[in-house]
Amino acid sequence: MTRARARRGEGERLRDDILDAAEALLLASGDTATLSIRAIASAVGVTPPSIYIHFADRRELIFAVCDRQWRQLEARLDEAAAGVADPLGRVIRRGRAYLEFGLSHPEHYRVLLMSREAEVPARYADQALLTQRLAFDPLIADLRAAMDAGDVVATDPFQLCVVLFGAVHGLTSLLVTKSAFGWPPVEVLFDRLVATLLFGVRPRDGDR
Amino acid sequence: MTRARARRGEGERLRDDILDAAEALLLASGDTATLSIRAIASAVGVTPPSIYIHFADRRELIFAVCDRQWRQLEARLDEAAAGVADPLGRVIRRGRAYLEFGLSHPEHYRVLLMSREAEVPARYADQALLTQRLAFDPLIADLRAAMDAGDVVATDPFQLCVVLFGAVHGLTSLLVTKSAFGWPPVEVLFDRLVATLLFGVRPRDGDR
DNA sequence: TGTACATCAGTGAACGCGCGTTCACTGATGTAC
DNA sequence: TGTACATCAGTGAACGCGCGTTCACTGATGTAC
Repeated sequence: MTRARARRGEGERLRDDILDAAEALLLASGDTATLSIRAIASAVGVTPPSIYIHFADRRELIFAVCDRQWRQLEARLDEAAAGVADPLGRVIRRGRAYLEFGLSHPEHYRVLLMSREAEVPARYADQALLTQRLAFDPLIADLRAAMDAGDVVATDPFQLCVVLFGAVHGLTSLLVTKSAFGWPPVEVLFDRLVATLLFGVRPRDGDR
Repeated sequence: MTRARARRGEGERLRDDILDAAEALLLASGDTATLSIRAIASAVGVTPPSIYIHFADRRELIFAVCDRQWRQLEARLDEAAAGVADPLGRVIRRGRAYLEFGLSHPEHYRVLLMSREAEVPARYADQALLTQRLAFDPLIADLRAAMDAGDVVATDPFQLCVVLFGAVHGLTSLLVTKSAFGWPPVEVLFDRLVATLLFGVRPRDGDR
């Protein structure tokens, strides 16, 4: 595949084409390892050295691909929460959106949340950025609001946020990495997870 | 490093030496990618082709390394549960042991629970084996017992098992993959997770 | 007790591969005069 | 309106690398007679 050379001043177009091709390859193969400079260049219809015009090295390229996905995830989470008045309801909506994103983008999920830190370029490992990407802040704000309203037991909202996020993440990553295992249906699992987190496994007064 | 050639009939010794060396490399580097046939052979003090006397190929070797770890994890979980009479108490003990194993063997954890299925040789992807390794069966038995005793709300024990396991796994894998993030202390997180799973985030009668 | 021989535990050299990256270059395109 | 020239968007060829794996082999060791 060859590609018409960009007009003068339009060199940046190649950058986007590279990202598109890399993303397509990632989704098709389901493996970051297949994202070689050569494979991407060939998919774009360009020679390998041209990649270096736009990206410092391979890692930067891969994470640029992922950055797009992070943004998409953020958007999904916000969409899911939009229009829901109840803070706790928003938290649950976000949880479900998160799970759905993981299941429909397993490879991106893997790169974003399961890749070793050494492979992550410094600027993507930034604490503030990760907080933003994981969407902790709106979660914490909602939890705090729910606590104020008496809908949620008062505790440290950040700690609770991590615990809740972790629970959803755990379910998501189990389903993603061991997808061939005979899990119960996703909706059933999610509903049970929500029920467990809301009410606990210990019987409540009047349960019996 | 060279190694004395094994006596006749003692060829199997090399197999263990290879596994030991591979495990050491894995723990040192923290990266399965560094586990090359050549690196392992050189660590053992032997030439690359000798590896093939004992392992069909690289993948088999890597998973043989991990199989050892699975067994170790199983043993840890059983140890943790041993001597605890209360079924629900055993479940919690297992959860904690699981978290501790993940934190102290992050690379093994990664290979065992976060590696893509395509990389897993068929006989390690076996459903029954995974069930056994994840120690679902004793967990389910304990949950059932706790339900019978009225300590846990009656539901499908397998589904609950997956949800609880997923929650612990999620926390573990977050701490493992994003270890540089400023998480609250592990013990605090684990205790809060247990409290949340036991009692839920919604206030109980008398909470206020 | 001696010796021929099968077997065992490896070795040495080479195969072909795809990779990331660099370097000097080319040819089209827009711009200044 | 014409032309010299700088710039831009790439190219082509090569670098050195480490890898998994195969193949024909070697030399020590135990065993049968």
